[in-house]
Amino acid sequence: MNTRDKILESALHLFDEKGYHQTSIQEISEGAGVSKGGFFHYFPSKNDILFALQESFCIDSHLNNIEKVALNDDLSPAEKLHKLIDYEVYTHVKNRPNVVIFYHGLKNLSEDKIKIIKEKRDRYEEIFRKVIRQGIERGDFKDDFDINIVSKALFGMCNWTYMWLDPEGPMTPGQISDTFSKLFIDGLHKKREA
Amino acid sequence: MNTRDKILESALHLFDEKGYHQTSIQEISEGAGVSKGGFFHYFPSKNDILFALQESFCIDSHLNNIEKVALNDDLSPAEKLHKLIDYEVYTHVKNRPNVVIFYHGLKNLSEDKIKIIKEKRDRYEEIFRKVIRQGIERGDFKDDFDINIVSKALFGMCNWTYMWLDPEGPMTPGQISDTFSKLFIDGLHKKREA
Amino acid sequence: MNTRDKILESALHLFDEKGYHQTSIQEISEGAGVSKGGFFHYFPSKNDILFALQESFCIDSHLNNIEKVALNDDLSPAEKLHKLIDYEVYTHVKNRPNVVIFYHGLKNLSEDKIKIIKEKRDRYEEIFRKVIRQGIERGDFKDDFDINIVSKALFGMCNWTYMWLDPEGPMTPGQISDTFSKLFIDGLHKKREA
Amino acid sequence: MNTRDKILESALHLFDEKGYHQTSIQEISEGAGVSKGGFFHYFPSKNDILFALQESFCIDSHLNNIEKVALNDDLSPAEKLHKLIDYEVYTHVKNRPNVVIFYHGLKNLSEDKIKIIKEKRDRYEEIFRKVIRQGIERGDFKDDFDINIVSKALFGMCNWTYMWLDPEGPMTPGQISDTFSKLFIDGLHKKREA
DNA sequence: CATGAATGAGCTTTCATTCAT
DNA sequence: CATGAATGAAAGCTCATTCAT
Repeated sequence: MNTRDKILESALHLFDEKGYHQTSIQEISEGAGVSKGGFFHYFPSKNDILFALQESFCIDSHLNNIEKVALNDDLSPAEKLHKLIDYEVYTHVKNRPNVVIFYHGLKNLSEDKIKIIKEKRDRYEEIFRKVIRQGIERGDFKDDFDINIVSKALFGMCNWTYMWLDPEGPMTPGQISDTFSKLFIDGLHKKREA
Repeated sequence: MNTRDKILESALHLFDEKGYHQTSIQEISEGAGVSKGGFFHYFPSKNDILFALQESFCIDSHLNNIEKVALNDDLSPAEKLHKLIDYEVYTHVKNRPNVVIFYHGLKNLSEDKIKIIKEKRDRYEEIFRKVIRQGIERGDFKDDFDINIVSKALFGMCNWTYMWLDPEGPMTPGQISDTFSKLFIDGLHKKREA
Repeated sequence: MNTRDKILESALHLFDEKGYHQTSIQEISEGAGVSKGGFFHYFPSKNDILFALQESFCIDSHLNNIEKVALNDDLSPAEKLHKLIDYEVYTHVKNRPNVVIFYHGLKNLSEDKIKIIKEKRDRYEEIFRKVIRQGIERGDFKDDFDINIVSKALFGMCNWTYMWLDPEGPMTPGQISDTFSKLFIDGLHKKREA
Repeated sequence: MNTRDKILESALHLFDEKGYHQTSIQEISEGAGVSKGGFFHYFPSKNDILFALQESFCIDSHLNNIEKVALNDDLSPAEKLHKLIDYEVYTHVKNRPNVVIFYHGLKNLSEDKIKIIKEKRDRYEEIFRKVIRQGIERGDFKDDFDINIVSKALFGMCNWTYMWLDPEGPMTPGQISDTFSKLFIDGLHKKREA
C-alpha cells in the first residue's frame, strides 16, 4: 500500500473512532507512519482528506450496483426492495467507518463539496423511491403514503445500524436485513382482505 | 431564568449547531451573558455541562410518560405502540438539540458518565421491547422476529428524523408518526390469511 | 507600564530590527515578558499589533504640530519650510522604529487599514505642498517646478535618513536638517540675477 | 534563457512583489518552470539566490558607467552631477525590483555577504562625493556643507523614487531627474551676489 | 541533470482552565 | 459571586532543505 493510501486509511479509522475534529493531523500521520509534514505532501489540508474519503466511498459503483437491481424487471418491486435492503445493510456493516463519515462528516466540508456529495446521496435515494413508486403503481403497495416519508423510514431503519450493530458481534447482516425486509415490505403491502 | 440555566441553554443550542468540540466556552459564556470566568462558577469543566445537558433531557419524566402508556392495559399492544411512536417522533422534533447531543455527544463523556446515560437509554428501549413482546404473546404480532432487531428498526426509523426533518418545514410530527406507525405496525402484524 | 504597552514596545523594536514577518509572536511575547497566549489576550492577531503601532505613531498630534507651522503667517514660506524640515528630520531620528514600520509595514496591513493610514499620510504631505505653493505664489520660489516632484524630493531627502543615520552617532538632527534646509530652500529660490 | 537565469528572474520579481521572506522556493520554482528539487541544483540555499541577485545588479558596469562621467573633465562638476542624477533616477526606474532588493534585502544576507555589498555601495557613493568635492574646490559650490550629508541628501532624493514613482505612470525619469538636478545643483551653487 | 517524497522545525492561532482581585 | 488577566498545551499549516531514484 502506498503512503497516500496509508494516510487515507489511518484517517478513515480515526475519524470513525473519534470524529473529524477530535482527530489531529498528528494522529493521522502517526497512524500512517509519516511525519506531519508528510501528510501535507499528499493532502493540501485536513479537510481535503475528509472529502477524499467521502468521494472514495460514495463512488459510482454503489450507484451502479443498486441501479442494476432497480432496473431488473424480472423482479417484482417487493423483490427489488428486498435486495436493496440487503445491499444497504450489508454495505453499512462492511463499511461502517465510511458510513459514519459519510453521514456525520458532511457538515465539515465546504459548501461546494457538500453540494457534490449531497447530489450523489440524492441520486441514491431516488432509486429507492422509484422502486417504491413502482410497487404503488402496480397496486402491490398501499397508496396512501407519502413516498418521501416512507423512504426516509427505510433509510433510518437501515442507517441506524451503525449506532448499535457490532460488526464483531454474533448478528449477521443477513439476519438483520431479512428482518428489516419482512417488516418493511409487509408494512408496505396492501392488507389482503379476508 | 437564572444564570446557570442561561448557560445550559446557550450550550445546548451551540452544541446542536456546531457540535461539542467546535463550541468554545467563550461562545457559551457570551451566549449566556456571563464572563468566561463566570462559567466556571457553575460548571467545573466544559465536559460537565455536556453531562448536565444529557441528564436534564433524559430525565425521568420521559421514562414515566412512556411507562404510563405501556402499562395502560385498556390499550392493545398495537395501540400502545402507536402512541409510543407518536411520543418518540414528537419528542425528537420538539427537542432536536437535545436529541443530537444525546446521541452524538455521548462519546465525549467520561466512561462512568457514559454508563449512567446508557443505562437510562436502555431502560427506555426496554419499554418498547416489552410492548412488542406483549403483542407477540397475545398472538397479534409475528413470532419469528428477533425482538431486539425489531426495536432497533423502530428506533432507527424514529431517530433518523433529526437527520432530515426540518422543524420549520411543512411536515408535522403527526403526519410522520402516523406513516411510521401504520408502516411498522402493519409490518409487525400477522398476515390475515385469506 | 502595563502589559499591553509592554507588548507594543516589544513589537515595535523587533519589527524595526528584523521586520514584521521575520518577527514571531513568540519573540514579541518573550520581549514583553508574557506567554504566547498572553499576546492574544490583548491583540486578536499579529496584524492588529502592526496596525496599533501605525496608529499610535501617525497620531494627529504630528499633523497638528506641522499645521500650526504652516498656518503661522508671521513666517515666510522659506522660514516655514525650514521649520518643517527641522520637524521632519527630528521626528525621524527620534522615532526611527516607528518610521520604519510606518513606511515598510504598510504593505502587511489589510486593504482597509492601508487606506486609513495612507489618507493620514497624504494629509501630512499636503501641508508641505501647500507651503511650497505659497512660496511660488509669493514669487519667492521658482515657478517651473512640478510641486509634487518637489515635495517627493523633500520627503526622499528627509525620510532616507533612517537608512543611514545612526541615532547614537555624532551627527545631530539639527546639523542635518540645517544642511537639508539650506540645500533645498536655496535650490527652490529664484536666482537673484546680477 | 537558461534555467539558472529563469530562476533568478522568477526570484527577482517575486522578491520585489512580496519580499524575500514572503516568497517561497516553491513559488520561485514554479515561476521558473522547475521542480523544487531543481532549484537546489542551481543554488545551495534560498539565501544564495538573494546574494546572486545583489551581485548581478550591483555589477561593476554601473560603477564603470558613472566613473566614466566623473572622470570626463570636459564637463564641469555641475554638468557631471546632472548626468549622474540622470543616471541614478533612470537606473532606479528601469530596475525597480533590483533596487528594492538592493536596499531592503541586505538585512537578510549573512554578515560577510553584507560586507561585500556594502563596500560596492560605498565605492559608488564615493564617486558622487568626489564630484561634489570638485565643485567645492573649483569654487562653484558652497563650501560650508558636510559633503557626506549632501551626498546622502542626493541619494535620498533619488532613491526614494521607488517608494512613490509608478513606472507605468505618466511621469518620465527624464522629467524627474531634471527637476531633481535643478533643485539640487542650484541649492549647491553659491548664490550670485548682486 | 532533475524529480518529488519526506522531514522537522517553526509559525499563528485557539482554547480549557487557573487564579488574584 | 464575578471578572478578566494569564497560561500552556495543542492545533493546522508552511517551508527550507535533504535525499533516493
